[in-house]
Amino acid sequence: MTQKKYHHGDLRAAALETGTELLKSRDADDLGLRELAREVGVSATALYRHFPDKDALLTALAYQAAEALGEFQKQAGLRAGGGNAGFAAMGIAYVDFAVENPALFRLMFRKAANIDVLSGDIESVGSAIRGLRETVAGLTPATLGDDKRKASALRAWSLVHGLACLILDGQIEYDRELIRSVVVSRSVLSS
Amino acid sequence: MTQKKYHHGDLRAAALETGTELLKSRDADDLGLRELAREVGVSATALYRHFPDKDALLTALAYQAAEALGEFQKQAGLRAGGGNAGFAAMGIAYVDFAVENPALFRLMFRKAANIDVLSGDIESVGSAIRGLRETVAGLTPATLGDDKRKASALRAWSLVHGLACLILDGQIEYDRELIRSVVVSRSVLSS
DNA sequence: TGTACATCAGTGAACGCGCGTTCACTGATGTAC
DNA sequence: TGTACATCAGTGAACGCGCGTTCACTGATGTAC
Repeated sequence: MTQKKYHHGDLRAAALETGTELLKSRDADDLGLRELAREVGVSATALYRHFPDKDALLTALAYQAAEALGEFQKQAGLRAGGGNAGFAAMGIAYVDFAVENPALFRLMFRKAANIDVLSGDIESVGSAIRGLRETVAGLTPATLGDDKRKASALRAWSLVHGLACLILDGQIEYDRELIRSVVVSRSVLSS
Repeated sequence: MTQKKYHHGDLRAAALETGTELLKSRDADDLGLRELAREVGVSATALYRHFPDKDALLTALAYQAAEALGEFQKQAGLRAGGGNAGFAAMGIAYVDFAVENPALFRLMFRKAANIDVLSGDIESVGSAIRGLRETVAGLTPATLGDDKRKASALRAWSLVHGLACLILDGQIEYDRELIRSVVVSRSVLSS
């Protein structure tokens, strides 16, 4: 990666941008605060003007990723025109996002507890992580009892999350058609 | 954790045992080779008589965990008496194992590539990771086409894997009944 | 039975490393009068 | 317009840390004759 020339501007934004970029090629565990600063073109200590510590920086990255995932899913759902097709598209988008941003996807869930603490309101992070949950719940047949709806929603989320994780860990190959056939099935909505 | 008194015996086995124990309370990333040696009661360098490097040690731990998961699942399946009930029991066992051994479960999949390389034969590690896959495939209705059977098997695996990961990341609470209701459903076997 | 030798699982000191974080600082920018 | 002062985003040096790994070594055990 080429050295960034940070001159004058929003260092916080630059750090998050560079961090996101670095996480395309390495796991979050292997990302150092000093390394990030070096890459941004700034002293390591400068980052402490914008983040209390490394953990806060990583959490901010995770937060940003969560929002991106939420937006990505939403767009996919809209593009597919809502309904069952939109629902399936959102599931596939979930997997696609994970495949394209493995380190961010993992980091997101590793820091999920922090994020929830940071953002009090429902709109912010929930939009990503809780988005699927709620969308799924909404699409679940209202004729079912509460327990069954809950199980149904959870099943859908687990399904795409499991697919994503297994692909990231190299357990299964990324095969868009296979994923589609797994996600698109009445079983997801049936009880 | 109390300091182990390693006197004379199989240091390799002692290291793996202690490592497994340490991983009950910390993630694999936070487990140092020196720390493990300290805990076993041996010099750090002694471990190099038994493992070429730290990665090999971790891979050995993962390998052992994979075997344990395989055995755990098998027992659960047998106890439930095979068939659909046994199938469900194996799924639940998969989640239970993950919940009880979070760090080992994660490590297993992080090192899965290494393991596959190490063990050429199908029986060893495949017994754990591929076990579910094959069992599921076996239980899948033979009347379906190959593609549908594949998707069905993958769906079952993704389901329990997703459940496990979401619970480990604190996204959903561990609720045995909820898990049962998610895992036990015709949808898993239907297309 | 005794001696010479090889083997090998262990030791402790030392290496270089990059890390997160703290510290006192500088120098540009804005503001009050 | 000019001067005095506060603010604050940045700097570079330094801290202590635990790490993985290498090295030359010791000392017990087993084996050959």
